[in-house]
Amino acid sequence: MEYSTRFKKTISIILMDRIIMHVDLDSFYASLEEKRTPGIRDKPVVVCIYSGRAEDSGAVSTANYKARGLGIKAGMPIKQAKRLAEGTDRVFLPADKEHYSDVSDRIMDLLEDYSNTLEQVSIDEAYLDVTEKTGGNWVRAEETAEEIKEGIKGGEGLTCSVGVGPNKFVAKMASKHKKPDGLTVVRIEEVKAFLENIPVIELHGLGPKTADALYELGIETAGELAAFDLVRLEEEFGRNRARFLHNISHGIDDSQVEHREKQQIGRIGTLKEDTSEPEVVFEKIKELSGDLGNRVMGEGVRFRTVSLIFVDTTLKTHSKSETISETDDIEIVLRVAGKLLKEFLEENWGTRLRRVGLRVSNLSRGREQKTLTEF
DNA sequence: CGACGTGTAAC
DNA sequence: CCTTTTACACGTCG
Repeated sequence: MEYSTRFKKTISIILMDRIIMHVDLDSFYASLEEKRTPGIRDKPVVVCIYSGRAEDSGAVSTANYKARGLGIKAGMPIKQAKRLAEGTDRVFLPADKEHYSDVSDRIMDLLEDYSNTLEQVSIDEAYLDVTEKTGGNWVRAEETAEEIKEGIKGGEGLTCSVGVGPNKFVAKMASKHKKPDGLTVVRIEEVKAFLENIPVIELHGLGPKTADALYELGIETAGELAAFDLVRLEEEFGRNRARFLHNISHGIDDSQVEHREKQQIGRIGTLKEDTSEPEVVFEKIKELSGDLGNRVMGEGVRFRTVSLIFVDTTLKTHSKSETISETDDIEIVLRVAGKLLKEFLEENWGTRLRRVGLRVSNLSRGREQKTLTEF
C-alpha cells in the first residue's frame, strides 16, 4: 500500500464516526436489595454505609426511587435520611459490597459480548464502543441497546438506563437523560439541540466549584458555555481546563473507549473517636491493611507507592506517601505506614484525626520484575 | 522528570 | 452532621 494511502487509512480509523453506548444500572445497590428481600419493592429503600462510630452515623450509598421521592440522596448522612423518611414504612440496610460486586461482574461479562471494547467506569457503569458490531448503523445500535436492556432484565432482573451517542460524553449525558429504565439515542446532528439547555452543573465532569466559577461569568447552560469566548475561558481556567469545558459544551469528546487497569487500591475507615494517639491510629491502619492485603492478592498486583490518607476533625484531607522498590508484601506496607504516620503526627502537632486510610499505587501486573543485577 | 501533596469530580 | 473508592490534573520541589 502506498504510504499516503496508509496514512489516510490510519487517520480515518482514528477519526471515523463512532457509536458509543453508556450503560448505567438503575439505583444498583437498592435494586439488588429489593430482589433479595421481596416485599420491600414499593417501600423507600436506603442502602447505607455505617461508619460504626455511633448509632446511625454514616452516609447513604444508594436510595431507590421511592426514597428519592422523599428527598433522600446518595451521600447524605443517615440521620438526615431517617428524618426525611419519618413516619413512612421505610427500609434502611447496610451495603453488601461483595454481593453487588459479584452481580456486577456477571453483568459486565454480558456486556462484553456486545462490543469490542468495554470500559467499566464503576461497579454499575460501563461504556461500550459498538461501532464495529453495528456496522456504524444507528438503528442497529438502538436495537443493540434494547437487546442489552432485555438481557440484563432477563438475566438479573434489573433495569438500566442506556445512552447512545457519537462519543463517551454524549453517551453519558444521554443515559442520564431518562432514568430509570431509559433509552436515549443522540445522533451527531442532534447533539447541539440535546445539550443546549442543560444547566452546566449537570454536565459530566463539571462539579460545583467549576459551576460556581461559571455562574460568576454569567454562564448557566451548556449553550451559553458553548458561545462563550474561548480566550476568556482560558484566562479564567487555564488552557487545559478551558479546552475541556469548551469541548464538552459542544459535545466534543475524542477520548477512546478502552479497558482500564486499576491504578491504585485503597481502604479508608472512620476511627471510633477523634484522636491523635499514634497507637490508636496504627491499630486502625493494621485493620485496614488486612483488607487491603486481600484485595492486592486478589488483583494479583505488585506496587511501588504506599500512601496514608488522613481526614482531620475539620474534614480536611491530608496525605503522605513514599515510593519504595516494587513489592507485594503487606508487611512492608505496614512498616512504611508506621513511618509515614510518625512523620505526619510530628509535622502536624495536635491535629486530631477522624478518619484514616491506606493506599497502594504505582501498580504493576504479571511477572515479578527482574532486578538490574539479574539482568 | 519522578516523587509528593492537594484539589476536583464521580460513584 | 459529614462514607468509600478511584481517577486525574496541577503545582512544587529536587
